[in-house]
Amino acid sequence: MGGTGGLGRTGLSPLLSERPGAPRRPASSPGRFAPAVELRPARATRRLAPAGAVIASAAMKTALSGPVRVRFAPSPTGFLHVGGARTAIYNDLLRQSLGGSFVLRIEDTDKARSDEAMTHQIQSALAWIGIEWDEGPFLQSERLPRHTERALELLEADKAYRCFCTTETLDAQRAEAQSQGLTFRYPRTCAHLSKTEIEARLAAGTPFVVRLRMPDAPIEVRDMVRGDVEFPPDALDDFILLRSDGSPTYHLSVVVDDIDMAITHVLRGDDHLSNTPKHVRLFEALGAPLPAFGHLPLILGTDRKRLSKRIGSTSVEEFRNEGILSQALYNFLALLGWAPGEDRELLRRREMIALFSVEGLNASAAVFDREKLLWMNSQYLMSLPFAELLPQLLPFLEEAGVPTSQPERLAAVVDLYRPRARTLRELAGCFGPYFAERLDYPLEDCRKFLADAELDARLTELGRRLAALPSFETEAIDATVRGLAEELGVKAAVLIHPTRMALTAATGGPGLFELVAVLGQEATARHLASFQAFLAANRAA
RNA sequence: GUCCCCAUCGUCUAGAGGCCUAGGACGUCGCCCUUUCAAGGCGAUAACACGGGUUCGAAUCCCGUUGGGGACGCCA
Repeated sequence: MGGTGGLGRTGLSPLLSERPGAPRRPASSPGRFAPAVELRPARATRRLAPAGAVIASAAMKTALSGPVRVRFAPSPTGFLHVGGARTAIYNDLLRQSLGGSFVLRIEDTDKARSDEAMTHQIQSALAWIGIEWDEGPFLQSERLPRHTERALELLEADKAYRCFCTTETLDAQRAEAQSQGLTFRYPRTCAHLSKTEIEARLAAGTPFVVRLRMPDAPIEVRDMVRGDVEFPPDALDDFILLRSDGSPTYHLSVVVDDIDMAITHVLRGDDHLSNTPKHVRLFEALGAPLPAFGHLPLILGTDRKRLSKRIGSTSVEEFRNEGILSQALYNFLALLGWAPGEDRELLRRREMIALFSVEGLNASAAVFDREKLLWMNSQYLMSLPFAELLPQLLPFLEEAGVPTSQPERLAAVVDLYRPRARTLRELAGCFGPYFAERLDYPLEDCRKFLADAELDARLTELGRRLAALPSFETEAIDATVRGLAEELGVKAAVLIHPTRMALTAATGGPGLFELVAVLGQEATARHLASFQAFLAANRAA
């Protein structure tokens, strides 16, 4: 089974059967990327060079001497994860602070796990959080012929070789190695087959993969966040470049794309650190200069395990839905593993760009603290200008059925509740009294008012005086309420609390006078009346 | 198991040999402000994982131990 049989040969045989030295077919479309999906960030400045030409030449000569080129390369296998978002943010910060371009590449070569909808989803999440990419999105799946082409070059140059070993053989060897407590390493069975042996097997139609020849020397990786890391040779085996069906593997695709796209800085997740020596060797074999690598520690859940859905939200999408502001999420994620210095915590993207440096990146994993994110969100909720807040608040208002046609009124209510809400969803939930015809009063919280025999008369008198006010301003309302309390010989609070309940159906909330001013004369009278009706109805019962 | 990475308050972090009696922030607790709830102000709580070195001097450098994480595929 596995690895054997005829189907394996379809993809490769025409190309690979050629003799070394035989003239190669011209490149199908090297270094040429067609943006695959049209969705772009709102500000779609198109700085994209007319594809192939610029990028290809940059790759050959000046990959590392020119401007910074970073990339973010997610697999479209799910929603954008906060870990991925944080990687994207650091790439964003790096390229903005140094000047350069951000390339978005979708690594969708695993068709089984990839979902086209997710490609859109990832883009919309990135755009929402405020990351603009300059080039792409490029679909890696569309560049497969190019990857294959580069692998064939390596084969011809004898930097790679054909391996005819079956998966059964390899599985057995792997099991054997592990039982002995060793890292499995391909034993290079096929590394030195003679020309005649190879031709005999090709003639017999034996399926094969293409493997890269790895050096027997250790490989040192210079990492921007870890420093120098050395990998001993026995940890590095001759890994596969082309599968037996001729398709390129991940490592090949990544490196070829990074070369063709002239990527200068590879900032990616920690889980790729152990892949990096392979990539380093591939860059060398392909004659390309090395980009600067940096491996970011991953984000942990409160259980100190890799962040998982069991603990709570993990995708950008979920936080957006909960009412987290994009500015707050960006800020929070950026600070998870990086400190701008001077004990600064609340800072906007512009400020972070000015302060960013890779040296400040932390090497240790960070636990995602939901409480702190909520705190940070509330800070943004309090300080963001209304105009900046509104676009993100709107969907929540609509969901809550709040009419949005009077922006000044919305702004007034927002100001009332800014310091009292932690999320946009909570904030939107505070709009009811200001737009609803009538309110639902919580019976439990109203018991104390039901017991107050004098309340009804007092509210009636208060309502009369408020309705008579020529100017419905905070000070006038203040004077009215306090004045009445004094006349009645009671503390202002005796009037204030039931009135707040009457007008907002809540025991807590903004200062009564401010609240009444925003509510307006008409709604104040209406709510007061319906509260009195509510009291009467429940007293009777 | 093998290889690699990591290690300061519960959490995010500052700290590049003397400035550390270890700083800031979230959280928690208290007080103040106050018509309530928040917000805000003030204060408290709480950490250099352990053991060896190096040094006049170590949170900072080296080694080991322990703990945590990652990688070990014809997945990406």
